[in-house]
Amino acid sequence: MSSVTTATNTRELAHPARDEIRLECVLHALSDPMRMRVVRALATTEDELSCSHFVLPVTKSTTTHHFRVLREAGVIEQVYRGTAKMNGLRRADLDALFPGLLDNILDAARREAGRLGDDA
Amino acid sequence: MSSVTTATNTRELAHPARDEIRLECVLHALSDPMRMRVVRALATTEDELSCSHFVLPVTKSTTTHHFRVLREAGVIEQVYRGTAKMNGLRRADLDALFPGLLDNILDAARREAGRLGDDA
DNA sequence: CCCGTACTACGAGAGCTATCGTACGAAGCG
DNA sequence: CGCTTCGTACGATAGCTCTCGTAGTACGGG
Repeated sequence: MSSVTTATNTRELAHPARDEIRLECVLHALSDPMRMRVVRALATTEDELSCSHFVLPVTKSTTTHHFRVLREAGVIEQVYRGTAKMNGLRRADLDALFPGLLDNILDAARREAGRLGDDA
Repeated sequence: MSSVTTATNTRELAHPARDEIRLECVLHALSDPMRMRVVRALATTEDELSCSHFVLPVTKSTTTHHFRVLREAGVIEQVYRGTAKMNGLRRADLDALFPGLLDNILDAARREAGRLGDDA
């Protein structure tokens, strides 16, 4: 009972607090196709998804970079769970700051994907 | 009645057609503080505003650059009227492609401005 | 026809960004 | 203890972007 902290706390990741999230950073984070893809995938489920769950047409180091941009913008939350790093949308924070914005952007992305004949 | 075209058509500006507008370009265009400022000002009125109406803390050539980014992303429409260049939001096109998105982002920007104690 | 106003074009520089490859650290499994 | 899997750190590079200054074009007024 001294300092164990449940074994999933070993590596901590820096996240912006809710009131440190900036609209411009969020929009910038979502203005990249790879990152939009990640966010759209995260939005389809309640579960957290591991980084390796995503198959992006870039290398792993580039993927790491994109996840960091999303985390530092306040769009996603990341926690280590064993060797995996789980990712989840920060819905509650984003909805509190910008009501409806996330869903609206996701809807816009869905429309555009449909319009351009993309799958997903 | 042959080829006059009403004297305001001399210098034509390239705009993307409605279905050439890309969500990612729109988000990117709005992820810059200067450009967000311009769009927020345009949203407050029905009128078109001249470039010189905006007082931004950058030089005029930089201002020109930002207006071009907004135009090429499909966010604004620009027409020459005499020596002035008038700017208007492409509300109809954006609403058709991404219903509610523009208003939602503008609302988010307003909230953030309030939260951070900005004026406007 | 000259001048002022409004905006542009071009060149340049500083800084960011997306991408990669290689090498490394952390957790779990046998 | 090794091996594997997952993700990171670091360095490098090409390209974009925000910014500026200077020089130039278009339009309208006297």
